[in-house]
Amino acid sequence: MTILRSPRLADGSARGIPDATVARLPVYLRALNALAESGVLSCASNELAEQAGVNPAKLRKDLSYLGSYGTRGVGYDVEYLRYQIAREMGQTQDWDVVIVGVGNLGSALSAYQGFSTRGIRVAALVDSDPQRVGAEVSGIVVSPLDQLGTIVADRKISIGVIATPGTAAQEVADALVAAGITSILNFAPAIVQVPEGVDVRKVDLSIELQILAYHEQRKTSTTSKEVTTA
Amino acid sequence: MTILRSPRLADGSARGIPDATVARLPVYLRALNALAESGVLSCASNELAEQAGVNPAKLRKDLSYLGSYGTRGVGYDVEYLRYQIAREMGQTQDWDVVIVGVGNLGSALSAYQGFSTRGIRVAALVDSDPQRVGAEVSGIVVSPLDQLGTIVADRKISIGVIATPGTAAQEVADALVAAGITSILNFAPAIVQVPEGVDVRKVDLSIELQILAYHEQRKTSTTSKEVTTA
DNA sequence: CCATGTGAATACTTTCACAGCC
DNA sequence: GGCTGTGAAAGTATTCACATGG
Repeated sequence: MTILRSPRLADGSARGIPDATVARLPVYLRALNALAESGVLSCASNELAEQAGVNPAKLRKDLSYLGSYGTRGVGYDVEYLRYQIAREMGQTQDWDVVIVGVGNLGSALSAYQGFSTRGIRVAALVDSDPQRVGAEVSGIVVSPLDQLGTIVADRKISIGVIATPGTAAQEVADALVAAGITSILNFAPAIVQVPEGVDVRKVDLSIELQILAYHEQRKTSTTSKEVTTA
Repeated sequence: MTILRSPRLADGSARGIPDATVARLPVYLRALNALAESGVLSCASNELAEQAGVNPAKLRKDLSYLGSYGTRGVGYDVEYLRYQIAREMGQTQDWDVVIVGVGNLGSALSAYQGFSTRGIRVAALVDSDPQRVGAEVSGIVVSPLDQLGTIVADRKISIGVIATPGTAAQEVADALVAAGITSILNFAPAIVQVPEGVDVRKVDLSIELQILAYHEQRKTSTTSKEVTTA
């Protein structure tokens, strides 16, 4: 019987890290970078967990999926752990992304300062609007949508960002997939269908606020219903 | 013993919806709105689930936390279900938000078209930079940070958005809390500490891309390691 | 009949608590 | 002594599969 599951392989190597852990590793990385900049050489799980906003046990469990990079009774070497996580996350190389849609959000993303230090490089901007094509945004010339295939192939881009209105999202996703993109970050307020093997993550600005509004409503109205058991 | 837990109360009423469900209700709402606009009056869980990008069982389980709003053998009345979810999410009223930080991202957010139809209204813009104060962005005059308390109180704002650089995030969070804000959406690449009772959600653009890069790396390198059991 | 609503089963995540090692 | 690494326990979330009722 042949399986290709994830958590921990027969040879003992730490393959297949749980999704929840993968989502937190970049947070740890950021915290470690901050510590390194402050000149801190070593830290305990408590301190790092505090910086990252998680509880220490969770941090240690997360790190344990990568290997044993700490020292018992001491803690973690900041620089060493930083490197190990960066390597696991594929951050030893830079990742080029193409942003489709150069409206307010697309422009803001292309100007975003936070990417470069996280191994992300905005390599190309694309828009379907002829009015925007040829314009320079954050030092990058906007290309027409029909050149997506060429751009992706030439620059070996594997990650695409959808920053269009919701109505265009599926069409853009199809174009990205056709161009050979296998990972998509979707900011458009729409669910896109993609073939097997293509990853999609969704960031929905309205939804985040709606979730907060829900909790806000519960705070103010019911002011936490109390129940007395037995 | 007094508890104030969430999932299902002693009286049987459906209070305390699981977090994962709350996060999906806005997606269902959007799908229902789209169906309603297309003139669809009724739909089965299969169709709605497809629109929302989830599996039908999950959809039905999610809806079951709100009550029994479907009809066996038939499906759901689009308009009725839409209203029930909207009510549960607190979307019968509009929620005013204040955005702190009117850089690229803050400007993009204030111009975002998707909010108004989701019960979200950008009611105020605030920035600490005197250069930006007084400027008009998306029809709203930018106020100085020290007026936050007045603005929040006057307009009864309960949700704040942090769209500043990471270095300012904690300071802004403190100011929001001091002003009486109890729900924060944090776009800054930093973890902010807030007192008990204040909700924080975090959207981190770099992290989303880093997660995609991780999966991308795994696709191209190992191309799914196989293990043969027994 | 047919699709909902839901217990029960499974899978995943978090937390606890302590053995193991420096 | 102190902090990591980790089994085991507890808590959530997802999926299955079918009884239920329009």
